[in-house]
Amino acid sequence: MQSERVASRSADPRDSRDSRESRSGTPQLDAVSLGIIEQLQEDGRRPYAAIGKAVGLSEAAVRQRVQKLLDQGVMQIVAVTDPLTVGFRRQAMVGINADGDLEPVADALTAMPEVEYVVMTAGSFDILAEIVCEDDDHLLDVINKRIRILPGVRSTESFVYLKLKKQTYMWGTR
Amino acid sequence: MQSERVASRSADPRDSRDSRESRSGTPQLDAVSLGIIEQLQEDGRRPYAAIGKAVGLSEAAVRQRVQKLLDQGVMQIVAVTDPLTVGFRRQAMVGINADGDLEPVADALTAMPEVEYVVMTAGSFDILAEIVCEDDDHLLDVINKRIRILPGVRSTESFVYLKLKKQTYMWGTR
DNA sequence: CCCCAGAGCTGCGAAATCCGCAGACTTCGA
DNA sequence: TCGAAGTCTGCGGATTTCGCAGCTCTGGGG
Repeated sequence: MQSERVASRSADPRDSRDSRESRSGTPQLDAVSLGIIEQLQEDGRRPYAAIGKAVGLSEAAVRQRVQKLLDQGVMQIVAVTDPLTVGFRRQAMVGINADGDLEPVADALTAMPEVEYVVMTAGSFDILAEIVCEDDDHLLDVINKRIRILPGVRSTESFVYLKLKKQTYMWGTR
Repeated sequence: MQSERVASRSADPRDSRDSRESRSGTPQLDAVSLGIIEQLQEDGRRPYAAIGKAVGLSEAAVRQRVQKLLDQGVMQIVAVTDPLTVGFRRQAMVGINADGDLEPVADALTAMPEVEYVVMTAGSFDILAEIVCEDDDHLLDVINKRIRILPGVRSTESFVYLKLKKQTYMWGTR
């Protein structure tokens, strides 16, 4: 990868090659793949031909790229909902502090179905985890009986959701 | 094949009517619609016929239900990615405390493109906001020049993301 | 009690989309 | 220089989507 030069001009597919790997192992995306992702962020069911027209590629090429992005795990095409409308009445963000290696704690959280989101952070919490539950009892149970007893966990602080104001999936679309 | 009568026991569409409204104005979902959502949470591009086979409905009926769910805003079908792989290198959760009515603050946050997620909470923060930025400068700018100057905002605390461990969209699928 | 309007489902052709594949081009390294 | 790998395009055939007409059930008026 001697010539870095991501997008020398704009949308010529030949200019912007895909599939180089950064040192973290995550694939480097070119402008065209980014464009495809943007299209699918607006509408996950948009036909390949329409996407192709938007990014300047044939239908088949778009299809191949999308399949590759899905296989690589770069993106996923899914239905998302407001949990409240599908019967989950209690949500909370939980800040966690722990001793020693955080990875096992994070992994344990990741394994819990009620945990929707796990991120390791810098700041006064080591880990933030978002929890989706059916009711208060369920939430209490998860926090007290499943999270606080994890080895290494020193303390937790909960932020119960009162109102979800915004939830977007428009990364790269601005 | 007129005597299809797929599953007379549990999944008969007539048993579980849709479109009742709870007092909050959010539509009440029945078991069949929930099933459709689950199918689309596994694969947002799954064909209507396959979904129909899974939930016991014709292709056309699934199509109508999906369209209605989208129109009502109950769900959206979109591509989701890890922001890090699409060029946003800095993310943070910001806890905010404010005086007086929180709605205007939340609305102002909602209007910012860098803000991905806004939720009003109970606990030691009034509002949690997730921010997606391209780099540290950008992040600093958003927090200091755009958030902290909002009228009413008393203090903020930032949690810079080090590693995203989990991110699912499987509500209702467990 | 009858009738009508509304909601939802089914079935069915026509149109559009998806899919697999072969051929061509480019890059990269032996 | 040649071959392997990676992509793109174009093209039929298989699938899927789409729009519509018809049917059933429900819930009011009159």
